Amino acid sequence: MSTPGSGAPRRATISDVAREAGTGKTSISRYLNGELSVLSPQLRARIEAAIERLDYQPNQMARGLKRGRNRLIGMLVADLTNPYSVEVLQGVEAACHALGYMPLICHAANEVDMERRFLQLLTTYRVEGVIVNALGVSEETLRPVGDGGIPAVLVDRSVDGLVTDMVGLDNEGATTLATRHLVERGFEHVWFVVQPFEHISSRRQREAAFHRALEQYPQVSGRTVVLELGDADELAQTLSGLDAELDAAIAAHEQREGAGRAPHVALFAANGPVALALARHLNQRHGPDWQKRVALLSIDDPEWAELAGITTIRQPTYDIGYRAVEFLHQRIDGEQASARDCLLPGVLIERASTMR
Amino acid sequence: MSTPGSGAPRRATISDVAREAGTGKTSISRYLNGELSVLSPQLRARIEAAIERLDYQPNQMARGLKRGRNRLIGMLVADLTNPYSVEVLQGVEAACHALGYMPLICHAANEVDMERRFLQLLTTYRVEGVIVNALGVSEETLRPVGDGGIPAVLVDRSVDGLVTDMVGLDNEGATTLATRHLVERGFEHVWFVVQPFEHISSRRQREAAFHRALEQYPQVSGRTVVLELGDADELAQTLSGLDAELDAAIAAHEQREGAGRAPHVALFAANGPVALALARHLNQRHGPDWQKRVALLSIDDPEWAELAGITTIRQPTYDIGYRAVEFLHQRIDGEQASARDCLLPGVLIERASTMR
DNA sequence: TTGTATGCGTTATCAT
DNA sequence: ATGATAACGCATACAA
Repeated sequence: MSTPGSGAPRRATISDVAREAGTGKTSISRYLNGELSVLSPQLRARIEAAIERLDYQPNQMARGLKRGRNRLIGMLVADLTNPYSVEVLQGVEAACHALGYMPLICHAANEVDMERRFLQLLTTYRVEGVIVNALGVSEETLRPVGDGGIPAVLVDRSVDGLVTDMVGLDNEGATTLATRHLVERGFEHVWFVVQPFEHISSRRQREAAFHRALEQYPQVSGRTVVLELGDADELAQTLSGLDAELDAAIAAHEQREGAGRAPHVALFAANGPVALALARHLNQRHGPDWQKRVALLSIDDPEWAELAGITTIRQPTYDIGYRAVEFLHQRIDGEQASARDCLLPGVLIERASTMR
Repeated sequence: MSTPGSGAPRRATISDVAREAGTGKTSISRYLNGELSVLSPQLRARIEAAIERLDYQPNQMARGLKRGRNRLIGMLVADLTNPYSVEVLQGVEAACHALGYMPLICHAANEVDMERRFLQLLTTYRVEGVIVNALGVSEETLRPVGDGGIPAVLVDRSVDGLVTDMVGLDNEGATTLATRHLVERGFEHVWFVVQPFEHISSRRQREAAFHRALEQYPQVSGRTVVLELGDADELAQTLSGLDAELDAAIAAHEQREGAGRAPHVALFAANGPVALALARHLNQRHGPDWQKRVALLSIDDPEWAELAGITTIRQPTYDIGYRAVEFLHQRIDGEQASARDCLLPGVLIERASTMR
């Protein structure tokens, strides 16, 4: 019976290879770094053989220490539970692959201490840059990063007081697109549902854009509902209240107009997690036919959205991640331009929820 | 206007701190490693001040190089798109935090080359161990790992020819539990739907356990349906075929028994992604009332399951991740026991789908 | 074309 | 109690 243990019998080093090949470490190093033109064919062959025999693999840590850069970049994700984050990650990974970086993925799991801890950790590992999907509670946490610290690119949201590149959704455009869609489909009431703003810029922007967009349509009434997803009790309570108001609105409407065939109020979820919370609640309360009472539209297009048939604004998540790495790469390369914002457009996916 | 650049003005090193504090590097090192008892109070104070002034943070790479261990472990995830993986990850992260490791998360995105590449990368970064949720195409890919290589723990599935610890769901128990549930609820036909087995042990085990469990209930007929999720065309085709057979089964049943109030055939999805594919298809084909035609049960309990009202077997994902790190930690510490399997039980969550 | 020597930032060994 | 000094594994300036 075999016993897997820490049986790692010390990996071969460059010196070992040099000895095995009967040469100096320099030649090995040259071989590793592709300076082939400067090596005689026979030496090169001996080196190759030695590497093969010893199963040698250069130690990246040592390399990084020596050359002063380790090709590591940190990717700090606020919440991997959110499909949005995973999609962005895919773009990040692809770009890292293309540009020769290795991404260190850190997951803050919505905990501020985790965010701080990982940021700290990443700097002690001397990553060359970080991509941060920040909790954004305060710029204090992010001090080691950005201006004067290690290069950073923010994703999805900016942080007050932090001067860095940032790439994310064009919130203004996306929100306007969605709002106009709802108005055109004839909804008379639109309720914008969003998590507590805290310092998360994208939430603020979307909410502001929503009301700005509605100003053009005085016949439609809009309001904001804040939903705290973290606290189950508070969530349930808020949702109950919301439901009651919905009842009232529907009753009033039917009294005036008679029972309509389609809902006249729409819920506009600021992001996927909010939409899921709403859908779960409505489904539980009113059964699978809840969409006959109220329509649901969401920014973010998680996989279940198609199943549920809700209309969404899909974000260019992959591109967001990819661009973020490109920006970071430029900074690492010494680019000195002032902080840039890269806003990418969302696309509307219309589903049964808002079809009349 | 501020310009975030690679303005990182070279971080302070231990020598800088020594000079600033007017002492030798050794004392700084001692301070950093908590050998406080051996430092005079005044020297200690000077060191603290110097560190503060220079904002010094020890370079983990250099430390790792010197001591021969860097507290890094790799976590190779097959598919982050699968909520199962993210949940396992949470457990891994928690355990790493508790045990003082930093997890390097790598995402193979279901690509075998990625898996190989990341494994290679992890070894060159000299991680002390790896947790692998393998694609498992062949043990060849995983050669650098496990027996003789760096310590490894497999998650969810084992790989033929690879001798390592492994932790995952008790597939036998979970599948039996689910099967018995369906039988007790009176279903007469149960179709087990699973992705192509390839080398993924958990899929095989679940399928085998399903048929084994059904042997005890001769009145119920069971069969296996293989669903290739990767190829959209093939998927659509298979699903159409499945749907036609479903029609036939329902028609035959109604002819014998008259139109029933509840479905008499149940689909048993081997995991969450399969369940989602099935639900999407059925929903698209038959509308939100599809559950009146056929019941759906799934191993894995993704968030949308409650929304859709399908019965599931929830895996102890967090524990799986946590235990994996504990195992790895023991191996890293030199534990030599022979390869262990840790099988954790799943729990049945009954929802509308299978209630009569 | 090839090898020697030095140093990256840290810890460990040995003095003092 | 404190401090020189030699490694760790590698890359590079320089010498041969």
